[in-house]
Amino acid sequence: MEDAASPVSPQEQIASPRRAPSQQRSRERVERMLAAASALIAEQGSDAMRMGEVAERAGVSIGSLYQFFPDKRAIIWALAERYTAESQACISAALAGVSDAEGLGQAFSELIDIYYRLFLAEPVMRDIWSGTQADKALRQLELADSRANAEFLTTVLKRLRPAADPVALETTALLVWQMGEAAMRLAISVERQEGDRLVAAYKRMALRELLAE
Amino acid sequence: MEDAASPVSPQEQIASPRRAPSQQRSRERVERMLAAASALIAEQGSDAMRMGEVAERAGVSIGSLYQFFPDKRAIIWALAERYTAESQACISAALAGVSDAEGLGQAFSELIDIYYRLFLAEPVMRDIWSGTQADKALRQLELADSRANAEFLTTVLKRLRPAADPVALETTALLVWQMGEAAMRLAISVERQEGDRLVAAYKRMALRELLAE
DNA sequence: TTAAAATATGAGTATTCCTCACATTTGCAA
DNA sequence: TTGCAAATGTGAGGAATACTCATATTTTAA
Repeated sequence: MEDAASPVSPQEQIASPRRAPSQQRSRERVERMLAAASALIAEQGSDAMRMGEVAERAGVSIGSLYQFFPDKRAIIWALAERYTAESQACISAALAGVSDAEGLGQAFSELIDIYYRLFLAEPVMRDIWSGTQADKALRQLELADSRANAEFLTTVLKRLRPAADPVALETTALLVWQMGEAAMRLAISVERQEGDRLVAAYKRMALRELLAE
Repeated sequence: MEDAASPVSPQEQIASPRRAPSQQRSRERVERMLAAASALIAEQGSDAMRMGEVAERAGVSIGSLYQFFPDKRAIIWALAERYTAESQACISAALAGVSDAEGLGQAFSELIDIYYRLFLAEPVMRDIWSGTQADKALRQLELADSRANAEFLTTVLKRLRPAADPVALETTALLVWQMGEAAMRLAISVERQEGDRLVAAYKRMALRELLAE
């Protein structure tokens, strides 16, 4: 029986630390918790990650874990947030200096290569983004991340094609970015050789779309 | 239907009925279980679907549920399998008669429209494919489905562009299809208007790729 | 020095998936 | 029809695991 007048906000709340660590000691422990979670996800996947195991490996009690993370998703979310912050900085830097079509082609191609290697090499990121869809907060984070990344692209596109419809450029950028992530998810789930072909084909398609018209 | 005929991988965890219903009575009950599961997924999502609730709504005991489905994923898998079978038949029919570029453009465009409407209208399918990534068996089913659908496209492409590299055509078809699903997932998670723009942009991109060269 | 705030603990609670020993129904051969 | 094995039905209970909370310890700051 659900309470119609529950105090919970209408939206799905974003998981945030139940209590921000303010002392040096607790900050270090939170780092250990995140490191332990990351390692366990790399080994077994986030679904198989057990809270008790995270606590044990971090050398803290289960209660301490819940002191700083309201629930299991919050730990995963915290890791995801770090990755998005890192990658956004990387993408922003790669696209910042682009001033012509050739430059965009070059920068975009390198960016995809970097991302692909990251997907192949980083099991934690792979797992988190794979499971993304099942979790509303993560889905929102991913969408926000996609929008942010697409915006870097949009900025470049508007510079290169000032006559084009801005809304159309935004749509294109978001779509191209989202498709890139889909292409890479597909690529890492098949044989390496086929994956490479898929990423190459995606690059060609995306560049044709970004540079054409 | 769930016999060795399906492209079952040599791996573990393909969920198959623990016991195939052989009597009319049990077949009807299994239908009720699937209907109940479908309704609950539509209402709350597959994650929130409780096995006890499925049994209750189907008017059977929890034991009966497990008589025919080895675990929770198996029910979701069974529903997913039905949807893929349906949609594959639909796609196959839509692309079967295509014999020229214009026909492909027409058929593909209509296909995307149908799929988009389906994604918008069918919460069960949406939920299942959203959560797909977290479940290996489902992920494999989705990949197999994508490959099957892409094969219909490949067949057409090979007919239209006999001089092209067959492997490249296969790659293109798989990529285009996978991107389409990504585009639609994105489209249904944003405002309707933006979603429509995204689907339209995808169509344009995909057709450019399919017909060009 | 000391009291309040922050942090740490882990046994216990709640929830949910799933099992299993036993009851009932159905198909079918005698 | 009758008998019986196979198929099907049942739900209390086992097992796993996310999460809580009363209590203990450490740190901060006056």
